[in-house]
Amino acid sequence: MQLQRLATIEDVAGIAGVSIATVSRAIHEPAKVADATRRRVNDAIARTGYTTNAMARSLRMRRSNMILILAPDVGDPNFSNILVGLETEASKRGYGVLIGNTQNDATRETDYLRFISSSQATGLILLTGHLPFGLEQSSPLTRLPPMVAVNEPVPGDRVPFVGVDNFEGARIAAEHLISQGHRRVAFIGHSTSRMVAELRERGYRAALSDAGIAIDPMLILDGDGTTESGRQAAEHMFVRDVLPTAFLCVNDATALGVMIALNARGYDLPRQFSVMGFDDISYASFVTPSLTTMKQPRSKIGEEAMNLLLAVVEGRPVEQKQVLLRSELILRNSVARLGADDGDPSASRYRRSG
Amino acid sequence: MQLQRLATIEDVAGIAGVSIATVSRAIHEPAKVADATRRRVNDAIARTGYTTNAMARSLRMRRSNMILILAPDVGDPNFSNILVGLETEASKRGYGVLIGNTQNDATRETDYLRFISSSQATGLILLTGHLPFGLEQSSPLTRLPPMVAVNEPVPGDRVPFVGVDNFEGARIAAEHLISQGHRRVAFIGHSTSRMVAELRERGYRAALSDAGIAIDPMLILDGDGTTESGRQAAEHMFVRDVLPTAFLCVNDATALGVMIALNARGYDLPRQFSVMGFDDISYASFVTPSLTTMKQPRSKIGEEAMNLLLAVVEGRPVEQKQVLLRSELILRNSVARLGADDGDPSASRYRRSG
DNA sequence: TTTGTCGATGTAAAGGTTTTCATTGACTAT
DNA sequence: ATAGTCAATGAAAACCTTTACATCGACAAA
Repeated sequence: MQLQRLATIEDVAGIAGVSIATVSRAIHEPAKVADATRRRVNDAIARTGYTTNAMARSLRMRRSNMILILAPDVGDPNFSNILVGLETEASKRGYGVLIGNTQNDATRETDYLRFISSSQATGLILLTGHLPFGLEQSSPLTRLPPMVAVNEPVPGDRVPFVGVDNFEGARIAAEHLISQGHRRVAFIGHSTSRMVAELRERGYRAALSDAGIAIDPMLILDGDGTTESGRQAAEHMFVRDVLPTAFLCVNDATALGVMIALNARGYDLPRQFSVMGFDDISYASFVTPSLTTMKQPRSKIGEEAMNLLLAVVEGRPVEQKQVLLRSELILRNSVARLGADDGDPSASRYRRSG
Repeated sequence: MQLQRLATIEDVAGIAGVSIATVSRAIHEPAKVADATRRRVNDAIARTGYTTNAMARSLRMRRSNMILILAPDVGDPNFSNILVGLETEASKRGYGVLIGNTQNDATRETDYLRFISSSQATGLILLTGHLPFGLEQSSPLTRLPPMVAVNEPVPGDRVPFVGVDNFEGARIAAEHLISQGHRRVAFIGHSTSRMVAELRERGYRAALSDAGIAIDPMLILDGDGTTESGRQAAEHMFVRDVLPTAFLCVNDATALGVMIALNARGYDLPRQFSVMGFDDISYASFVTPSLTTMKQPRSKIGEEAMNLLLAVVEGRPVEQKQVLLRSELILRNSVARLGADDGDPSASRYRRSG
């Protein structure tokens, strides 16, 4: 069940009439071999269809060209675009990406570390927000394998981080709502996710404070980042009957839930309530009304992260241990100026946007 | 820039007081080594934290435990769930998955084949619908590496296939529309994708024929599978003024476009037009009205495909060269009985469904 | 001529496994 | 007692590279 035996460096050397050392050099350090010889070697390589055996190479060099990506949920639509960036950059530099779906399961995480410890993979991209189990208890002294955290930072300062500036993004979002005349702005948060949600909430608070608006604790609710929790949070507000004029949600999924709740109660959006999300997930533009949100440069995040990791892997000097990218305000139709009533709202619903 | 030297099999052998051969056997064929010895070896392994070096192992065995997945667009939301299935099954069997984003670029495809030819990867999952460039011109005689096509079959019968039964799925979809009283059912197809769209169109035709409904060529339009093309196709129908009562779309993205067009024209869905998609992409349930569609068992597809591939890779006998899974009819709110008018449609819009 | 330098190449070790084949010793059947 | 079988183990080859070190020859300087 295997292909015909592949040509080895020895076959090439035989045909070219040189030693295997020369072949290896002709490939990796062409300058060190005479022109004529190099030509003979190249011919031989072409004739045999030789490819260097990566296993042998990695074994000898004690380093593979493979990067392991650990993500809690590979099916998450947020993940796939980051993956594109990671893959693109890795491939460009001759590395392959190995993906590990951990489902936040400690066993699976430990399990995947074998790729690192067996030197099958050289570096690690973490989308988990924590050190993988099995490294977690390692003393602060132990040397960690090269790794970079993406999206969610790893507590402590041992792991370089690439992600979006959540504080700034949320502040911009909240400022946008305020600029549209809203002063009673609710925030639907995400208690289970540590850092990200917290930073976004802080951004929200900062914007309000800067605008001289007092924070109303009744307008701050926690969800768990899902659409359903967004729906519930909105319902909760109606039950308590403390209402905002705009909802800023910790992410688009939550915002979607809020919109569903508002729609179900028969409100006309965005005329009666404005809603903002964060992330710009793929269907943010397809819901009705289409969702105004902060766009994460996902592909870019992936590229930057892989860049940083490869620098560490290859021992190049790395300038900064933390890269914060800016998120972009995407204006769609779920936010309206407070009190404004622009004639025929239904006609504007499907107006296209970036 | 590397971890402290890892324990080798020799270290273990030394501590356990046996030869390296015995250690290897204790690990892979425990039955072949005496109980007492095995215990000593296991202790030594535990003490040293030994992990077998995958590079050395693969080199010796001439076979790695890595599967290469070639996909034209890793960012495609359809892909991510298949990936989950592929990864889960692979990981369960001790294999790793390597992902390659080809963007339908011949160079990138060829490039990725180096993982196969350098024996860094043992098998190939193709989501491309064709043999990767570089194998494409290989004569029918050349032995191909172990591979399985997913979602879209590879022309010819050289590559085993795992996917959904598109013909049957589309037939069920069309039958559903017919069962709701629709007799003028449009089909918005997808000319650029060969097999998949064609099979779905055939299923549509079969259902109509079986119901004794003549096929009206004016009701069959081609798109390119995108939301925008769905919108255009629907517009096109209004321009020609040959209207169906229901739209069956080759996929959900197209269906979404159709719904956008109909909404923009001010029609009330599903009262005035019914729309069906195919795939059940993640936001099918979030649009208004939520989309009735055929659900692809994506994760299951991934698992089956990986299963089949690993069988081939490991030389186990493989029963069938083609696995067709059934898609499932998901009833939501974009289809209504023809002529029916059920009181308060807005209230039912957000009724949950499977 | 002698010595030294330098560029081009070859030899051989090392990297860590798995596996074939040989060896050993215990035990069984004759 | 002898031959034969069998289970447990070890020695060494093979997998395919990269690279430190050695060699060789040409040429320059003395």
